[in-house]
Amino acid sequence: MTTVYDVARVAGVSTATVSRVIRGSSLVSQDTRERVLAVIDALGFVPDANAQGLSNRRKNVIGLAGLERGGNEIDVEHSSVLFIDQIVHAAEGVLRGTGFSLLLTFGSRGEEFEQRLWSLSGKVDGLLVVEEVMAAGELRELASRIPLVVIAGRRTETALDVFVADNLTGMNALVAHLLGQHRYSRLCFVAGPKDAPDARERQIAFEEAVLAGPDAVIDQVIHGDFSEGSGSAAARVLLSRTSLPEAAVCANDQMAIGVLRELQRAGVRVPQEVALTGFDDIYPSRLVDPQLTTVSQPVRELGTRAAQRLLTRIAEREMPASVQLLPTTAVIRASCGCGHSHGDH
Amino acid sequence: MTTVYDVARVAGVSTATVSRVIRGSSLVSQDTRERVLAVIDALGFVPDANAQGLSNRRKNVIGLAGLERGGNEIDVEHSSVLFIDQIVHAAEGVLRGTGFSLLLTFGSRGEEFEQRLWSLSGKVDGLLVVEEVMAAGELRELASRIPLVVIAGRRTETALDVFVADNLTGMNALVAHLLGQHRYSRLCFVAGPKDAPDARERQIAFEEAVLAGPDAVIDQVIHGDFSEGSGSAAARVLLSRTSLPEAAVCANDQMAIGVLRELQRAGVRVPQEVALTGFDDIYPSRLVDPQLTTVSQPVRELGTRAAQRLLTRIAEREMPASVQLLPTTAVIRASCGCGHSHGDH
DNA sequence: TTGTATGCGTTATCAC
DNA sequence: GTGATAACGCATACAA
Repeated sequence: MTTVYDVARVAGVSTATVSRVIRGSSLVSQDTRERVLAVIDALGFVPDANAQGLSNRRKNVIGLAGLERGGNEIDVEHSSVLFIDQIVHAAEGVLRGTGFSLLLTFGSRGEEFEQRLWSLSGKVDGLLVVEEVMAAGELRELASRIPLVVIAGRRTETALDVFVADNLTGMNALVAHLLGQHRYSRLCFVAGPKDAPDARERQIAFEEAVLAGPDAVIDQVIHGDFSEGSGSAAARVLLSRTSLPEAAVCANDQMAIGVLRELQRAGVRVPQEVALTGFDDIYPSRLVDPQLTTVSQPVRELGTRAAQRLLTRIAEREMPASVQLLPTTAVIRASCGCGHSHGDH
Repeated sequence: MTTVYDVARVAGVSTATVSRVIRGSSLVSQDTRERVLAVIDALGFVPDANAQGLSNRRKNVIGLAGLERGGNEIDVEHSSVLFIDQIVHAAEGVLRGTGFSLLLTFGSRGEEFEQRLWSLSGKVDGLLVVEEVMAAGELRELASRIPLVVIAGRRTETALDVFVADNLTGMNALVAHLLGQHRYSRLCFVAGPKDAPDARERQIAFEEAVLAGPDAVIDQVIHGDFSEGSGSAAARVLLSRTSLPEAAVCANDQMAIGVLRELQRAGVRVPQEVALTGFDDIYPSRLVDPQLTTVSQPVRELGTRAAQRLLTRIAEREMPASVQLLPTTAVIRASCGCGHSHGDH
């Protein structure tokens, strides 16, 4: 591997000059610059980032750690991939042009993953953490060592920078629509995993919104794990009852799609017999028939804002931490009973 | 930031011993090990990866570079995201546990991106390149500097390791099905961007398969850019003709979905009036109504195999390069005219 | 404008 | 078993 020493020797200058040329310093005469540049090109020299980083005390890398739910490939493809992938693209977009690169790690909660994140902190200047990858205490400890910003974490966090979608606004609007517009009064809720903060918040928001309504009642709460399969399972629970609820509100789109498919398999028409809603507004929610009424989360915005925040925190470590709530919005389509999709021949 | 020196001083040993403990060397007595470990824990010491890498001449990072098509957010979300994201997850899965991390960069072909990749080569031990991010010649030059494996690149490449899906097998099976099973004879093709090798191969495979059929003819070829929007545009071209083709074969699922939605918007029934097929078997292809008949590409397999290959090439630089074709397979669902989807009440 | 010398935090090669 | 000490490749303070 060729180094600055090689370049310096061949170009007949010192390593300091080579370094200056690399960094684009203006304290180099025009023709030595050109000479050095020519040698760099001829030798195919690329500066070693480790050595640069060691000298600069800066790695120009930020890490992104996220959850990878489910063990097998199918699950991975269908569950939380979309959310984290959008975050990845958003973060990469912010970093691009700043000279920083994005280092990825996925895993599932546990000792091993925690270890991995901890040692990852030696490879990066800052960490973007997506969802609750570890206990709040551990996370704060990690954050005391390295700049860290959390995406979709606990909104109750006080010591860390957190960017969260505000489940409340969208869920309120959605329930208001179901109760006000459609006059549904017996609603059921398909909840997410109990250890996911979003799942909890959506459930609470749902329950409060329904209770605040005139005379609506919560028919049943079924717990899933955010996967399409668990949505299907929830639907089977519904189908085994003597009567269906008027509407099934799901804590995310994947489960809603699972519910939809299972109901349709059983010959139950949506939304005629059961209205259905999701949460997240993932791409497929527009493709199912009927199109899914859901709540849109500002996912890319979360990623973008979090990445920007991390960069400024790296530059200015002592900034006070804060929690940023970005509003979600109801997206009314057909599955709640509004209009008709093209599929209703 | 605490260093080995700090740990050594506090623990009353030399930095060499600290290093041995970190690396888990067996040449350390039990109780010094424990003492050092305790200090490491107390001080929250994490070894600096740059310094390690500099000393080891190894970065334990591999880079992944891919194309980010389209400028705006919508496009990014809907076009090629799925493919590259699956590759990312697959590669990360292979790397996990090997001690390597994944460094991501996206961009679109051009001088700037090429520059970025070149300097990226100073940060990693090897490079995973997804699709044709730059001219073949440039890529080979880069590969001469650093271990490099291409995913979904030119199958005609001879100097580089390439992993490609074999578009031929799946397209042949698909066309054979359309001609043999359904007896369609007037087919149209919605092609992808001309600069994408996959797009070219699929088109050629299609044309050859049709010409090889008994008396089928290619009605029209319309060029899109792999986006859903370009599929809609293609459908409008079709709708403006005096008569529709019997079947529209699309070079990918996104475009097929665009075609489908536009046809249905115009009141044309699929597959009754026009049969439709896609390519890739992305998740949404199962959600549209009718479900899309398509060709499945072994995406994760590509990512996994490529990552493994890169690791072995890093260990053994002089291995001869080779092109690996992984077969694609036809996935027969409803949009070609087979059976009926649940939506056909 | 250019060169010299030193530090950056680890690992590894020696001695002890 | 353990400890000095020399790399590793680059950047920069200081000299010239």
